[in-house]
Amino acid sequence: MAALQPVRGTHDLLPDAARAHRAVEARAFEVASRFGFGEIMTPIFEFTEVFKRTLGDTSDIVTKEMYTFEDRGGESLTLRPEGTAAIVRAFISGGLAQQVPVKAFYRGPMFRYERPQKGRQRQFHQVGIEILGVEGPAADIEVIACGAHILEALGLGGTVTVELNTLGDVESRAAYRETLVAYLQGRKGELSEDSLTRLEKNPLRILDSKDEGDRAVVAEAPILADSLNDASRDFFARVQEGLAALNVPIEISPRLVRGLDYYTHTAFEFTTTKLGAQGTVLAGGRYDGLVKQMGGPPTPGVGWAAGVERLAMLLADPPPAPRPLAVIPAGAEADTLALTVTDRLRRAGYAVDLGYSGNMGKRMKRANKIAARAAVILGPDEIAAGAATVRDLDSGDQEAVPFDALEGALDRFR
RNA sequence: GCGGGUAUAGCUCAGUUGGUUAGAGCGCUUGGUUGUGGUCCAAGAGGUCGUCGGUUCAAAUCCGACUACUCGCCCCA
Repeated sequence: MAALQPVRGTHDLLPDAARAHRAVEARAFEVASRFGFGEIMTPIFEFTEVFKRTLGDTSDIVTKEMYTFEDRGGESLTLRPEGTAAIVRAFISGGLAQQVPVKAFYRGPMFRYERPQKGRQRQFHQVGIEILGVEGPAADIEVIACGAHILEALGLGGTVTVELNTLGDVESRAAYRETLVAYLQGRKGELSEDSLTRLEKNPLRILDSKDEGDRAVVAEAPILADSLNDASRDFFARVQEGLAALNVPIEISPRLVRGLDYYTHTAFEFTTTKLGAQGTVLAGGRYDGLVKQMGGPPTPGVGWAAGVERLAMLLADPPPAPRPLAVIPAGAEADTLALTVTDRLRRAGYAVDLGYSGNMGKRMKRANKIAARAAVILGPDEIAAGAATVRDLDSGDQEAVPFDALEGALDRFR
């Protein structure tokens, strides 16, 4: 067991797991398509600068979690740690500013050098959506509603809570930050070590702290809502009204803040209690300054990303493998016939298994093991009669079906 | 990056105070059944006890380091 292991924090997806994984992606894309999102596929690596500029120099992702390397030309490249930066880069490189609003869906692997835990890997997969170029709250509403639909489609409707907050526009956020820092400076002595670092790097994060001492300090801290200007307050109210009209149940969570620097206004998180410390299953927000910050035309944006592995773990009933037909030759004379019958049925759209060896008993066992719906038995008797014996493997009933009528007669086993 | 726990067959797990050839269930292979699967019965294959080192007459068992997994922190999907 020791010798040949996958790289730490990476995992193989064997057929059952792969099917669950693909099911999550497929459901997500299907629902997003109904909302009008089109898929954008970007490379899994970018110039390191792309992530440094978008995520902010102080974020943990940039300072300690990126897989960064030099290629042979001496360029610094980085395996993408998240999806938004690449989508925004593609938006700028591809001149999509001419076509706003742009509604993008993406999926695929992301890479972060972290200590693995349940629901946290070094290579993991996300699906995500972004709307670029819409200033009003209609986009926030649509994006959150889409996330809720997807989780519903996955059968997770009842198990996930939607937490919502606003960070306000740039002005409000800056004002609050100042008020908060002033307050926290006064009670510095009571803060945890982690929070003292946060005070320098990302003071809003302290609101989110799990440390008991921090929580006591935070409980008496000034509230962000009080620092909102009228425009921000109005924006937030309209987001809430829209979601209420759509019956998306939300919890206002005044201490919800997002880690990455580029967020403004709406912030949200879909969480479950079933995954331990990694309960966030889908999260995002609005990032009005990002496109401009990356060198594109000023363009507002809003979106989210969801963790495919986390969602797959929650799937109540993982998708079953498809049930095939089993073609079973009895005796060597039937081999060629079995081959051609199998081929015909496959061309007609059936999933068909034709074993490679073994007598009839063994082949029946295999048919049973792969959960075949029916066995199509071909032997000397069948060849003589010009009709296959078709056995329903659930009921055990058998009937004779003329060779040339097989395609139509097997429809109920499809 | 920090702190705790765990590591025995493909999987889930037993294994006494250190003692001879390390077990069970499931799964797998074969046979009972050379034209009929599931159930049942029987037999069989499969283990350098995570790796390396130490203590001991003797280590799966005690000690150390490493590796992986896992829980929490940080951070985040």
